[in-house]
Amino acid sequence: MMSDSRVSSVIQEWVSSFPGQVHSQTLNSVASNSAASTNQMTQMDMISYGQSQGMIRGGGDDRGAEQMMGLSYLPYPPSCLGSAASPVSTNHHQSHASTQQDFSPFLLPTLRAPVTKRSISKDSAEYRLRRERNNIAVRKSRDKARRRIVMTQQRAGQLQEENQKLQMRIAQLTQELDTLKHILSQRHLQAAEEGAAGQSSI
Amino acid sequence: MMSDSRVSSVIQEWVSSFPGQVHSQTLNSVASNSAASTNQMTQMDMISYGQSQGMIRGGGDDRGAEQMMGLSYLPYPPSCLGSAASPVSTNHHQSHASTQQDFSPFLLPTLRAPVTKRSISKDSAEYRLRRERNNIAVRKSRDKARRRIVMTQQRAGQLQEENQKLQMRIAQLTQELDTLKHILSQRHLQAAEEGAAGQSSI
DNA sequence: TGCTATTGCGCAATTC
DNA sequence: CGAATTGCGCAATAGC
Repeated sequence: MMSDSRVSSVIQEWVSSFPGQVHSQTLNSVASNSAASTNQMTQMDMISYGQSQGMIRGGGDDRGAEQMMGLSYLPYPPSCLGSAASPVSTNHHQSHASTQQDFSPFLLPTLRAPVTKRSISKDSAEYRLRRERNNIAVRKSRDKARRRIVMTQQRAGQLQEENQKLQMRIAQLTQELDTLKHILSQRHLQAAEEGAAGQSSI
Repeated sequence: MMSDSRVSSVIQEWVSSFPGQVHSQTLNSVASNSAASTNQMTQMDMISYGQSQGMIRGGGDDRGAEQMMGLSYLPYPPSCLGSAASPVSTNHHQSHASTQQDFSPFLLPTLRAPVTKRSISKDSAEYRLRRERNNIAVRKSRDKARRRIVMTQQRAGQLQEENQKLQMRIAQLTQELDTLKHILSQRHLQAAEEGAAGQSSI
């Protein structure tokens, strides 16, 4: 009884901490990657690639390319699986590639067209404002995720604990039941004997 | 019985997927942040700040400073809490920072001393090799973490399911027990009556 | 339409 | 030394 209320409060929190959940994780990686292959190029064209300092950061820009390939999130894309096949998803890091670069035909359409589409200029105060806001949101979101994980673990732990108690209770009840059944069967025998005795005495 | 074996197999996996676990998450953020404040400076000195293309990426380098402050992982460090205090964690991106920046006294000691401690040259093939390896490790690790989370959720779900079954079993046993008790009490009464009848008839 | 929330990713620091 | 973890910022995008 006590433990019930204790557990339920935590579970309450736990339950409330899963809003949409399912759709993003799994579906995203697939859906958005197939969808991205159509849109991304335009996105790519209109962002960066012709920035003030040109090719700032090795991380961001090329990752766009990776992601576009739709294979980037495989656990061990390139060097881990030996050196066989899969020319895909290995073409990140133009920074390093500045020396030897493979302009895969997939990337070409995005690499040209340095259209002055007014990229959001990474020096722009507005850009920094957005970034900072997003960084805050990211921290918040991750914090939330961490708390969620902890709560799930707690929930699991408590459920396990509760489970053991329930199992013990079941064992107890079963035992009790056996005892009563035994007693009852004794009564039955007793009654039968008495009945028999009574009949024979008549 | 069936469900037991089914559950336990999953739980097996689940259990085995938590190696050290606790120490890293919570303790790290504290321990390493306090520890970092001593070491980080040297680290900072020996990395970047004067790279070939000067300040490539806004992300990596300055973040060192943030982290050093030991406050970066607070959910809402700067702008979120109004505009009061906490000059921390907003001072990344020297590029933009060139305009308005508060060089908090905490940061000064790290900002100076641009000693030429032989940074590992981001163009170095060895650097790229290291990075690529680490990136692979990171993907692997995160994949693992994701799987771990899923398993914890499954474990919790199955435990809950099992819990309900156990509770129902308990209800059933209790019911059964009550029935037997009732029967027994009836027998008792019956026996008592019979006994009384017997005595009175003598 | 614009902003926040999520998510995958790479980087660097640290741990193991 | 090298792999594993972890916090963080970036960019894409889902969601409202």
